[in-house]
Amino acid sequence: MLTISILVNHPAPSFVATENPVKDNNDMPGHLARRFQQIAVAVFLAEVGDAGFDLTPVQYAALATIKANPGLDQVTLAGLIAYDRTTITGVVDRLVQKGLAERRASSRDRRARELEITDEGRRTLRKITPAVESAQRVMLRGLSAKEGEELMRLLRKAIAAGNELSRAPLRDAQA
Amino acid sequence: MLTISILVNHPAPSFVATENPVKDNNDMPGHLARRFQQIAVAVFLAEVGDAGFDLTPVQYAALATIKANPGLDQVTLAGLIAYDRTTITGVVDRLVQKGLAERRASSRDRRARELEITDEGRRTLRKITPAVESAQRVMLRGLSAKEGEELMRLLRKAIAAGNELSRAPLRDAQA
DNA sequence: GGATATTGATCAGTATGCTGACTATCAGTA
DNA sequence: TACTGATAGTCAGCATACTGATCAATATCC
Repeated sequence: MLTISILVNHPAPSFVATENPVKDNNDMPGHLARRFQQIAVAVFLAEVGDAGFDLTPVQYAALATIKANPGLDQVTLAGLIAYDRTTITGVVDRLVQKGLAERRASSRDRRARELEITDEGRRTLRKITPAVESAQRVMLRGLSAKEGEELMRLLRKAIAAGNELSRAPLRDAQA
Repeated sequence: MLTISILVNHPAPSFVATENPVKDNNDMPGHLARRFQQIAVAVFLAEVGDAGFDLTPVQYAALATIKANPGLDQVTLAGLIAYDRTTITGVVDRLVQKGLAERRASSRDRRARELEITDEGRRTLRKITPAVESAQRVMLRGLSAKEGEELMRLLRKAIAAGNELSRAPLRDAQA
């Protein structure tokens, strides 16, 4: 009786399981990694967008790394931020297209391209920094300062141990 | 003198910055999130692939959730695992194409599709579970059991606080 | 009961990420 | 020096993710 009346008023949560036959998502580090990343990207884009800029987290990291290492080639850039080398092509394409970076043929190695930040890129980086830093705070807003530090420490440790497990491990600039 | 000889013997790390003008990547939770996610996906695919299956983390989570909630619609599925509703279309497409799930028109709401796992899907889930669990261990292999627990706790806490900040927040099955 | 708002699903377009292949070039060696 | 292997960059193809739009169907409100 009661059940029937509930079904009429709140049409059928009948498919909702009360128990999970598999481990709960919240106990799976892989799922938590995906969720946190998803939120981190959304927060970054929102903060940076609010500041009036159109730059993705990936493009930001690439641009900042080009600025810090003028003249580096694309493989080195990829290694410094752990991007796949096939991904970096498109990212640099877009930075160049936006006028934030330049891609020149290398004089030392005709296979390689030397990357350089433009004045416009430098200006953008400078003006965007507060939004980027704000984003980092927002994505940790549920944690105390101490917890945020601990989260970063554990992530760093797990990442270091797993560095070689992805196709695009972090690499030093120097071989 | 020493500097010069080093430069001669190890040709030109000239573009490598000694100091970073921006915050180091390793202090950016967004960067760490991306790296950890990258490793987590690679580990999942490797473990599951070694076990002889061709299923992505996303497809696995969707399939497990369909099994746990037979007959659910795509929006509910998306909410339960925090996927964007435009993403779920393609994911379900591939599960259906692989014969692991079925998509039927709903009788209660002609806009909606009811999702069901197939016997093949059930078999796959059962056989794949050890590899999935192994993957979760591997991606935390740099951490002690206690540290792994703490990492998950902090991720859960940060995610809960940021849930509404992404386009695809986690939702209960029941509105 | 009819206008209005909302919702489920899909689509086009863009941006990561990856696999695997390919070209051009470079480096080391027999 | 010719051969071999490695390397820098790119491409095609596939799978997430997202923005913003559209269509059909349902809910809601007056």
